[in-house]
Amino acid sequence: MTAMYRVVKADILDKITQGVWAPGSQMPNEMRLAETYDCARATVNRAMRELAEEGIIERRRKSGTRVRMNPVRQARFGIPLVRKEIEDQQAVYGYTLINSTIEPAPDWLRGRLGLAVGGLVRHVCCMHTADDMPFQLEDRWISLDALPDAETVDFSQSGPNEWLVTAVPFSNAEMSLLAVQADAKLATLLHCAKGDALFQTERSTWMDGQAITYVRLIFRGGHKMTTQY
Amino acid sequence: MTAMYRVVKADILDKITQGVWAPGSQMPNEMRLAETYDCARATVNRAMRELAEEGIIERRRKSGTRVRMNPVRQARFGIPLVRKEIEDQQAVYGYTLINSTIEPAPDWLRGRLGLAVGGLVRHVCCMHTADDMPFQLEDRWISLDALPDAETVDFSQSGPNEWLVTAVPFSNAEMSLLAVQADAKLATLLHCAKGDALFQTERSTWMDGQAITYVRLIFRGGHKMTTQY
DNA sequence: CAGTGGTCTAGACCACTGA
DNA sequence: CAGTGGTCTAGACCACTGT
Repeated sequence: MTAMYRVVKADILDKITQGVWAPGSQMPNEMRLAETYDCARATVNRAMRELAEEGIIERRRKSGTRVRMNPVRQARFGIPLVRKEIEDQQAVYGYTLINSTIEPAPDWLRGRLGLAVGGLVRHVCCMHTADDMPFQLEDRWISLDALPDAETVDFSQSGPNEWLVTAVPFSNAEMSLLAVQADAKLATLLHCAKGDALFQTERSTWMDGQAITYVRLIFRGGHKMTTQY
Repeated sequence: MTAMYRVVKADILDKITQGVWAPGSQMPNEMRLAETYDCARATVNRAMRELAEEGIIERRRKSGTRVRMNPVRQARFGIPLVRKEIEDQQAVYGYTLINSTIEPAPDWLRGRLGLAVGGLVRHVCCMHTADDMPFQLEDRWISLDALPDAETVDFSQSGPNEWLVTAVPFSNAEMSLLAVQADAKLATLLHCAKGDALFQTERSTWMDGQAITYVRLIFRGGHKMTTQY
């Protein structure tokens, strides 16, 4: 009932953690392991492929498979829609539009996204609340070159986030996480003290190499982003 | 030369982004797609399986495969060793031990890690520098119940990080990212102003359900953690 | 019950790469 | 050149689950 490739994978991982196959050492090849576990090579292959993807082992043709010296540690973070994140906390989601303008892309934004000179962007600033308390401030710029429709969308009732996921369901992005200090304006908007440390994410998004949007999400004080791996 | 399953995967993704298969809609089953692409079902299966892992589609037996309504966005962050992170920036890595003690685990730590009452921990505080400038402050607690060897290891020349990766090569962890305000002590250690917003990570690590270590990493001002996805 | 994905197999050919 | 992993196939059985 437990899939064979899982058994093989678990046993290999076990041999590694128990030190039977030390970091840097060579492991048996697929054919030999298939004999050991009395299964097809494809089954061993799947187990090993997954371990390689997870950064535990390193595979090369001809030279074979080795246990990684410094296992590549990586963590996956889910990127939820704010609405969902808030509702998952059993809180009531709320939305307020603060500001919306059409303007030429400022230089710093053109640099980040690689926009053409004179390109127009829709700049939207809005607040997402949880139980009527500020939760996340969204400061977003959308390229009208890439998404002309964005010029006329109504963001007074729901955020650009929700519109974008339907308009541009799939894209590539670069995300940064950092800490910022609350200035007077942020302190007022997020109901915190001036100077408080706030968690911020920045994200630039492209589709087919064309810049779509840049967004800053600033969370209320004390926010943590958590994951397990 | 390009693997067939990659071609299939790319084409399916294309059909989704182009709207041929809209979010929420049903996709053809594996057999049908195998005929379409004139390949084996296993090949289609691999393409679809990867798309499912990436959160693009959703698969269920009997009811088939659908495009996800709200594609699960997720980002992977690599977790490098500090030394490597600094050297990758062409800077010279340096290490200084600030403090090291053996003490009973404080209550908050016992709570986080689920340690037994009276359990001893090794508490190490140290600084990682880049070109002799503070880069990352490491505040770490290691459970001596889990790792008795940690009591006598010499951390004056290299950090607990480097020792742990060899002593406990594989483990599970929970990581949080947040922003903290520099107090007087942090300001001195990290050469920043009191009140500055600093980026901090917290990580609890277990192996076979047994708590190993808890660590806080506080970065110098302006640090960003970046990834692409 | 029946349709769909999940897994496995035995065998094959190929691409890459170290010796 | 030869060994190893990468991929593919045709077919099979099975587990799950909607109807």
